[in-house]
Amino acid sequence: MAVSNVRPSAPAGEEMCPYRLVLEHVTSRWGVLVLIHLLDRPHRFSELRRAIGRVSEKMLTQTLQTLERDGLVHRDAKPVIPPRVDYSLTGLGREAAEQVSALAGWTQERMDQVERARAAYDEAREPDSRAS
Amino acid sequence: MAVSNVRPSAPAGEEMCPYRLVLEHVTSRWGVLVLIHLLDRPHRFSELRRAIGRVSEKMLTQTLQTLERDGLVHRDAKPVIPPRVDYSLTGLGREAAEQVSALAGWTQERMDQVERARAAYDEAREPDSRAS
DNA sequence: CAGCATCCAATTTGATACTG
DNA sequence: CAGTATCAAATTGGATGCTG
Repeated sequence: MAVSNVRPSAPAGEEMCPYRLVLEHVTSRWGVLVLIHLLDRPHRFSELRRAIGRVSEKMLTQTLQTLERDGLVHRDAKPVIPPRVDYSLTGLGREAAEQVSALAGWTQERMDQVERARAAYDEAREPDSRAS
Repeated sequence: MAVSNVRPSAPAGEEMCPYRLVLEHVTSRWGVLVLIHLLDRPHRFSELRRAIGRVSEKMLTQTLQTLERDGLVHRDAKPVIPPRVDYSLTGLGREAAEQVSALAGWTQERMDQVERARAAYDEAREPDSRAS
């Protein structure tokens, strides 16, 4: 039944540059997080789940499958009982993950600038302060 | 009424590292495209709409407002009739846009690798070919 | 433990109509 | 043209229950 998109609203039936699709997989909410965590080290399914926090297993599975299909993530299922599956980055995936990780890092570094901007933005339209 | 999230499912009420939120704005479907196009040059509202293609004006507006609030996009509304509004990147926005753009570029360059990976992935589970 | 399938609620998205 | 408000449709996301 072919898992396909990780992020919403692919207007079903509409065409779209294929690269935008991959970009969306990579930048998808969970895709970003998965890549970042795998950049650190390989993770088992449940490790990833815990590391990311608040991901339904459904979404994590879907994200992993999409990234695997795109050749960014490697899935290593050991035929043991109980099952053990390790996920890691492929060479391609590492390249993507590094960029995504850099972007995430940048975001964290700039957070205070962003918050200042927000404060200014919000204040500018809530003419509710300066009484009298 | 406070415009806030550009990408779905912020489980309403649940807390989340603030930086992840900004990251999501930046990597959101339309956020990515807006940043990339503005990196090229400032655009008017409708120019952006056409440049991106298939964006409802509602989504574009929302995305722009979110990015503006985060201090990434600058909105310059000229008080003329008919209205003319130019959107451009702020210094902060340019930094973000450059990284996003790099990621997009990378994606395009690697598309064939991705497609090969997909082909392999798909073939591996559609034991429907090799008849005999 | 991993992960698939289904049902269902919560959200997002896009069309449309309307204002300045 | 730019932007807002509203409404219906389409998707996501998550909870469950069930395999191996």
